[in-house]
Amino acid sequence: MRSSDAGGGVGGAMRRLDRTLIADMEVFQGATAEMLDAVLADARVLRVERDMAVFGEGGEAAAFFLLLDGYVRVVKTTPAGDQVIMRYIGAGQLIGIAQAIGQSTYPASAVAAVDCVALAWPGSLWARFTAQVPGFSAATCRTVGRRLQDTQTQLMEMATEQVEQRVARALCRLAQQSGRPTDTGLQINFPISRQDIAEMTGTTLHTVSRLLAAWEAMGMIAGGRQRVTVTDLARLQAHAGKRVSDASGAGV
Amino acid sequence: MRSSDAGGGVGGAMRRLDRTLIADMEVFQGATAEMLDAVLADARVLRVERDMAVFGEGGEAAAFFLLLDGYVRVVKTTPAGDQVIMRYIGAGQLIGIAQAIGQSTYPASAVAAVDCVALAWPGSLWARFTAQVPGFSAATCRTVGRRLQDTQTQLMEMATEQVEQRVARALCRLAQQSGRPTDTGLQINFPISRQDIAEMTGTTLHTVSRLLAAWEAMGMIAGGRQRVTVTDLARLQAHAGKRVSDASGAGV
DNA sequence: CAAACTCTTTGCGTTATCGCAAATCTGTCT
DNA sequence: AGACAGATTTGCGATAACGCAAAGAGTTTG
Repeated sequence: MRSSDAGGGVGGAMRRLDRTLIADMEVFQGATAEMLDAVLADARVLRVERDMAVFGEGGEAAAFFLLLDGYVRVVKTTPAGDQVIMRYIGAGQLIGIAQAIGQSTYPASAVAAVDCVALAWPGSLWARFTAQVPGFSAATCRTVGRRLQDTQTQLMEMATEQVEQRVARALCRLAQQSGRPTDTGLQINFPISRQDIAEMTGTTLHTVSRLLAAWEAMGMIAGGRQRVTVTDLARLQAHAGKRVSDASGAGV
Repeated sequence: MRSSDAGGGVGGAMRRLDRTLIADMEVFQGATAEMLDAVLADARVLRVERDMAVFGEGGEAAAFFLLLDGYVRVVKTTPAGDQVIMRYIGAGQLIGIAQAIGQSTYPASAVAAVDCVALAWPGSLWARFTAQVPGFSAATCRTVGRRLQDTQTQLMEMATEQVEQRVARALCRLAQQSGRPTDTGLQINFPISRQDIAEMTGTTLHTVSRLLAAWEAMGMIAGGRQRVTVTDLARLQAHAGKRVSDASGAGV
């Protein structure tokens, strides 16, 4: 069980932050230059080391964050102690937005998959942003909505597909969303263990290991310690789609 | 495969709608009496028969709805044709709010579990509501956020729990959320088949049938054709929590 | 009121996947 | 460099759950 304290990072530099850090973000499209500066003036720079928590499930939602660099995994833990990785989030996204959904505690933990840099705002400022920045609320609503859709899709797959398909699909998604092109294929841009993949797909590291080994033998992926490179995305996607009994579904 | 056409219902009465229909809703808390009347003036009353779709997955999001009476199930269909029930929604909730999340098509279908009554607004009005009704956007964001949290919890359970626990938990939720108290216990307030329960929990109707039969023999539930009454909620909850190997989890 | 459906129950063989155990491999720290 | 800790691989027995099949109940329809 990987662990850490929440809010581990240390406050950052006093140097004035550059407006362009946030000017392109969907949620700040309605903001004037002055607003952006005001927003940044209230932000604190947070550095979070790999495997440290940005915030912890159940903890009081004292702040919300914008991930500037790195990747975090969003994790929930069952009463029995099993961890489930809900998603990976990359730079440019808001995280810990419990306030947006009217929650006073974080519904999940966020753990740095690599060393990360984030901006942090006190949760009390959420109301101000919502009131003062035109479109802020609507834009975060869209963000939450996208995550809802993703989660619903995952739930559907978890409910109907077999482990092999789920794992193949997870790798395809990771490769497409956060794959760094190399000469051999798309390499997932952060360290990810077999255990992590298992916790994403609702299976065990043993089963994941066996599947990856088989796929590596077939030349579809290249594995390493906490590394996965997808070398034949098309073929892997085919595995994600196949049913044991086959037969293609009817379109609607 | 249960089926139907989308938008089956027929336009409703011309009688002026009562403001109290929507005055208590969270999303309209910021609206004045005049706004409420204007909102209602644009609404169309829709009656949807049992097993008819309010809207269909993938269809153009031409309208959004407020369920006034009844229950709908929100369903997604896999490419292979398997249906998954994401949730049941009861009266007083908005459905089909694809606009809220910036989608032009519905990401899931909504099917009436019983005869339903709903208000329908053209999707184009979403922008107006957002702009004119204070707090509308923030409130819908909270609604979407709650659904996200529910879905994440379901995903976590689907990933880690066994079928028995998932089914027990689903029944507990349904009984608590939409249970009508009877002299024998909490009866789920709409017809629900073994197949439906299977589609909620990612299993087969056979397995559900076996489980319900066992629980009925133990006096925890009473079943019938498309009916389930939870007669011993506490004991059923215990089943939802138990691990085969047992051992209680550690707190955080 | 009986036919026709649909839903539910139940038996049984099959299998995907887990769970444990032990060996091997690969970075990291002293 | 050497040792250690964590990550991965792999074998094998156990089993939860599926899938098929067929029978039994409860509604709806003509």
